[in-house]
Amino acid sequence: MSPEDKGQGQGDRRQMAPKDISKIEQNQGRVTIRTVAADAGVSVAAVSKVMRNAYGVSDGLRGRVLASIARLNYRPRTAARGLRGRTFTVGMLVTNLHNPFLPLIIDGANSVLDLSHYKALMGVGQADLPMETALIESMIDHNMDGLILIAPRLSPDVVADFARRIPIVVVAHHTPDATGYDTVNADDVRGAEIATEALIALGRPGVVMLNLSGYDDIPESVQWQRALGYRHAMERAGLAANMRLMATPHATALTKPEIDQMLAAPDRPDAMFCWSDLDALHVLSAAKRLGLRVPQDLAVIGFDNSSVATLPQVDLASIDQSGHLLGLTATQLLLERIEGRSEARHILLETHLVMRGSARAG
Amino acid sequence: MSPEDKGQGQGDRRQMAPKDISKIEQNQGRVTIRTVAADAGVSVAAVSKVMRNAYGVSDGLRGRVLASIARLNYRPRTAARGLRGRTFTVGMLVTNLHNPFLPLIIDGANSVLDLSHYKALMGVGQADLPMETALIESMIDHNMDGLILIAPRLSPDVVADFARRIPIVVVAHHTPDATGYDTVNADDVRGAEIATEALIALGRPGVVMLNLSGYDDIPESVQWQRALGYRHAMERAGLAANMRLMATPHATALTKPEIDQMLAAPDRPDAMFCWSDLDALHVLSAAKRLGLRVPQDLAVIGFDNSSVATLPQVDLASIDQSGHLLGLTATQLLLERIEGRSEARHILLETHLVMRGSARAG
DNA sequence: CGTTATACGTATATCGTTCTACATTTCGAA
DNA sequence: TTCGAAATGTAGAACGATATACGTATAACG
Repeated sequence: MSPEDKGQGQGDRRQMAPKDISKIEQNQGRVTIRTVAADAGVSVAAVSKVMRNAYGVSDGLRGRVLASIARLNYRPRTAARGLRGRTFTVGMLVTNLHNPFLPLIIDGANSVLDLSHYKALMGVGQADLPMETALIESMIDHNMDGLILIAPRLSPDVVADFARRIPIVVVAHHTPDATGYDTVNADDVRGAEIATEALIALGRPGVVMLNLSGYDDIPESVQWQRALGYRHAMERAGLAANMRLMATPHATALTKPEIDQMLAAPDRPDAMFCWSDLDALHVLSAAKRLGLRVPQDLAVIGFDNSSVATLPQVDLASIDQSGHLLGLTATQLLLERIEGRSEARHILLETHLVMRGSARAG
Repeated sequence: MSPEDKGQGQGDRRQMAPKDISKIEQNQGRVTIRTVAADAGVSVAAVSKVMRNAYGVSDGLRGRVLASIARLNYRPRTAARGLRGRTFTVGMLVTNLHNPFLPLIIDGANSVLDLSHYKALMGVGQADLPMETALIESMIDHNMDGLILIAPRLSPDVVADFARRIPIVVVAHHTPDATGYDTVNADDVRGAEIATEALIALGRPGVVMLNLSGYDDIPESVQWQRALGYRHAMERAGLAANMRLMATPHATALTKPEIDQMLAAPDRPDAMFCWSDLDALHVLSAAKRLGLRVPQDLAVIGFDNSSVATLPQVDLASIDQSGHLLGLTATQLLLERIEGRSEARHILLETHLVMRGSARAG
């Protein structure tokens, strides 16, 4: 009963109507490239050439085609386009949107894309690895021209794997030796050093670092890098014995009993360096609850210099990094890569301390 | 550009080689539907049927095809798919990402999509009308199956226009009479009433509303609706004469001299209702700068009940609306619409006050 | 003035799917 | 048996663009 051994069923020669006209009629209304071609009295290929501004188009022809395009309000369908050529779309994968720092990166990226004819479409990975993978696959299936990954959970080799299929630039992912894709990062190590040094300079030998858990054991993660900077600074100051790292899951979780507990203990820290402003906020809250004065009893420095840090109620010293610049740079790199560059580039941007009340001397 | 990867001079033999094999060879490695078909020993159509789980597939065939799909790790290309059928992708257009409320909507949407085989891709409109339009066009060109627009600047008739081309659900856009698309909104009028009433009940006859400028004169906007609620409440309390609306552009702008000025004036308000928590934050900052006690000298209520409002340093009373629910509902509606529903539905979700220190009695 | 090179246009194969219109088999009932 | 309906599978035309290969005017050159 094997059905496969029977020869071709031999479809009868069903011949179609002359296709030139019928094609245009049948999809009622929708303007396609052949509608334009018919309207301008030229070939489909000619219209395509104009669209891509390819070689071999006279001014006259271009003019007529552009006129028809404008008159008919023609827009090429990205889906069809992607089947053979570019889609002029780049995908951005972002882990989550709740950290106010990420939108800055996105704005930076858009500021570059706005000047090009590319558009960005974003996916939210929810800090979930399978979801991240699925989204990247989906973006590839959409035939996007390139991808910007922002702080992905993906391991470097998985990224490298994807990078063989599509141009990729990664932001907030420290893999300075990767050859298949580009990276753009703030100098997280140096930033953490600066913060820690500043706290030590305040005469606080008991600086504790509050880090993000769950990904802090991966060297390429931002968290790991910041912890590294903290360690460096402590060691250089001869305070290696005092090093103490505390890691908690995302700070948006409402209550932080561990923080309270730590700050209420007899060996409580006299200063804290927090991996993000959001977490620093929770530390400040806990301090307030426990009656600790900031900065006298507890000095605090955060990271990102986000807008909450600048509020008078908060007045949080913080390490500044430019999200806008990160996004902008990443996008420029991606466009270069789409244009054909293949050597990897890895860019490190400076960070610096913005001093505020939470860590002021005196 | 790299001419070697698919150029292959042999491409243009006018009559082509037996296509079965050659087709599979030429696109280096990439697994397509015909790779699967060949591997499973069935027709391309059969594989397609299995993918779409269409009618007319035996268990045996389905099994073989699924096995091949798994073995080859086949994924249908969305771009090609979109040319004829669904892309299983919905587009989300969001004005900007800086308001911490919007991510909640997005999460809500994703929570529904995660259960389906749809994926969301987002565009950021930057609160810019031409950009919004361009993004929607782009999403249509990507053959997306439907669109969720979050607080678009677009006028209702433009939205209606787009809705003729693609299923649309709009969030935070009050057009209860629209017939071509669905809307999901928080009850902004009632929310504003509740806030204003609460402030009045505190014995503050001089409640001023701080609104977002630039779009507040459009009835379908959230801002207009909230202003309406404020007016209602003031009028009902017989305080029509005291009504005073102040409108400023986005609160993320750092300094707010107008706010300082208003709070320093002899006829300063004794209570303020702010259209968003972010703006309320700036009011609280100004109050602190000016030495006004909150809530004794100035009571404040915000809108959104965002996470900043809950911080002890801030302790801001706020009108709660569930962003998650908004996003979730919108997505459900969109999926229904994609499945064929054509009557419009317009949903209004409840809001309520979360009382905190900034507006506590006593 | 013939030859070429070049600029300009066109015809059409192709990208990877979907889906309609068959072709073939199976099966139960007459 | 015989026959039709139901079930299963296949062929191949779309979908709407890109891009290659190839004509054909036109300009340039000797």
